[in-house]
Amino acid sequence: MAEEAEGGVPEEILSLWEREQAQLKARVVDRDTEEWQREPAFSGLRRVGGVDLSFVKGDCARACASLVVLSYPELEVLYEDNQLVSLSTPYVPGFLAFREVPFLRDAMQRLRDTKPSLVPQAGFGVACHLGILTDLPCIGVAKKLLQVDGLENNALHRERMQLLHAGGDSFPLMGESRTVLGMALRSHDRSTNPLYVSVGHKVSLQTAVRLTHSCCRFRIPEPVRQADIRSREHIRRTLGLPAAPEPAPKRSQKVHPKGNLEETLD
DNA sequence: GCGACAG
DNA sequence: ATCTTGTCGC
Repeated sequence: MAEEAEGGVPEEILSLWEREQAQLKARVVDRDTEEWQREPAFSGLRRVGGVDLSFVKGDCARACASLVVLSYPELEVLYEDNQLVSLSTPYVPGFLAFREVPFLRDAMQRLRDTKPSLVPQAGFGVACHLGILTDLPCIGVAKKLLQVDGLENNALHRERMQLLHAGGDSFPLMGESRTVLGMALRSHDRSTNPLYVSVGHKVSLQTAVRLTHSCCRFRIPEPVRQADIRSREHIRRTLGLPAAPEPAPKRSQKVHPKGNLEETLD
């Protein structure tokens, strides 16, 4: 039988993925390709997309894949597509896209088929993989540092985090290969934990960071946050479980209604 | 002493 | 990813 090294994935599949990744990497465009990306306030940008998968509690295979499209700069949901899917591939660090991207690509295709006018001009929530497959500008967004190419959440890293004082502050993630793999970004004034913005497709890292910041009402960029919320909600409604947890009317601090746009537009 | 590693 | 309440701070 085939030996299984990573997460129960046969070596044969793993080497297939490695080759596929190398081919995709060669096709990545890591610079700005759209006019609006050069604009100080991204004028011309009207729609941003977000993707996410939420998983069924006791199930390692079933999940809900969600694609949402938000208006920009209002960040209001214009479109959502939630699809219950069955995952065939286990999670392997470094190969996340092979597990999740097929369903997101399908969702994007459904959008192109049914409502082409709502196709987003930029996508959040996955790195370059989906960008290559859809030919759309995409940005990678993670809540935790992917420890690869020598990147480590060590003392030095945490020290640099301390130096991020205001929303929009960032520092580069330099791998051992002397390649900048992404940026740690303080996405909001009231958020200590940085966001990890990785090199995507058809957008420069600098623009990716600026755009991500401008889409953050909270720590997580609104497109991804809405995809996350709506994918979980879809699971709850579909596989009906306990009643909807009514969010107690907590006192809400004075939050800027439209994220960090003020700073961006200043 | 355990386990560290995007989701 | 998911299991989970209250609690601290603005």
